[in-house]
Amino acid sequence: MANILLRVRDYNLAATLDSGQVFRWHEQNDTWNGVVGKHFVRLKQTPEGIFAETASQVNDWDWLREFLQTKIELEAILKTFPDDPPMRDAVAACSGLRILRQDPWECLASFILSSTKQIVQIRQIVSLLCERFGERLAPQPHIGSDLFHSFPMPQQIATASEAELRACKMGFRAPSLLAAARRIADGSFDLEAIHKMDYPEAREELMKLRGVGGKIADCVLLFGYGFDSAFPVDVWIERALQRLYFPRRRVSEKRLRHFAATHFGPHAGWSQQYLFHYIRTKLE
DNA sequence: GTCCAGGACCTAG
DNA sequence: CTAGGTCATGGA
Repeated sequence: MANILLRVRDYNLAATLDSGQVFRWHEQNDTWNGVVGKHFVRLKQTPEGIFAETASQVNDWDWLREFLQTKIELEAILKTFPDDPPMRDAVAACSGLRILRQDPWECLASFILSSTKQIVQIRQIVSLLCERFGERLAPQPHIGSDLFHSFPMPQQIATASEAELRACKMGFRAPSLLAAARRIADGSFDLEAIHKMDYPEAREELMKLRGVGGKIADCVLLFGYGFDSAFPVDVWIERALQRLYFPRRRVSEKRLRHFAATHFGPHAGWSQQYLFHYIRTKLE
């Protein structure tokens, strides 16, 4: 058992963990339960910051600071957002929303499974995947069984059959996940190398994987590698941009992506996350 | 029963 | 370059 108080301000833990970046966090009595690496973690927002507890002994908490990105100064990022009505509304509605820094493989695998799935269903698929292929962690009473397991490594998925993966309800995404896991496990695809590339090259590289197009590549680059300029355009964002910025005329997806790349600045990915969470929770 | 979901990919025009 | 069909599964 170990615990720590991470002193941060302008950090909305609930919005951050529930904004479609991660799929394994569950809220229970204002406490968020999840798994980071091989650590089961409980997080609670307090006036002083974020209080964290783990089941196992912990001496160095850098892995958690890294995941939560507690050293980021949010104000400096918000200042780079365009000053227009939709952006002002989104920031006001989701104050304290952050971008996390996930393990690249977990992020890649999760978003390969995300295509044309609702977030609740992505959670379900990822939960089954972890339960059946992840490493068993120390038992935690009162917690859903999926949180007894770490996210499976590429090697653990690479040895599975397509049928076993389909049994996790991932449908046509199974061959893509299997192919990615095998290429990473056998070394023919290097997730570490992405760190050293610039954004266009990194995006192109990820898109070489089957089942990874521009949108999924952008999610992985933003949530897993910290490429802040990556701007994932899914059906929600596409509709939102169309409606909030071009209400009169219909704009092609191509031009919409060009607009996003030029209008939102160096931290476009953050502004995208504010818009995404805003339209999914506050609008409608 | 119908529509749609944090898409990608392939084909035809 | 754009439009349309296909893939699997389940929530709304």
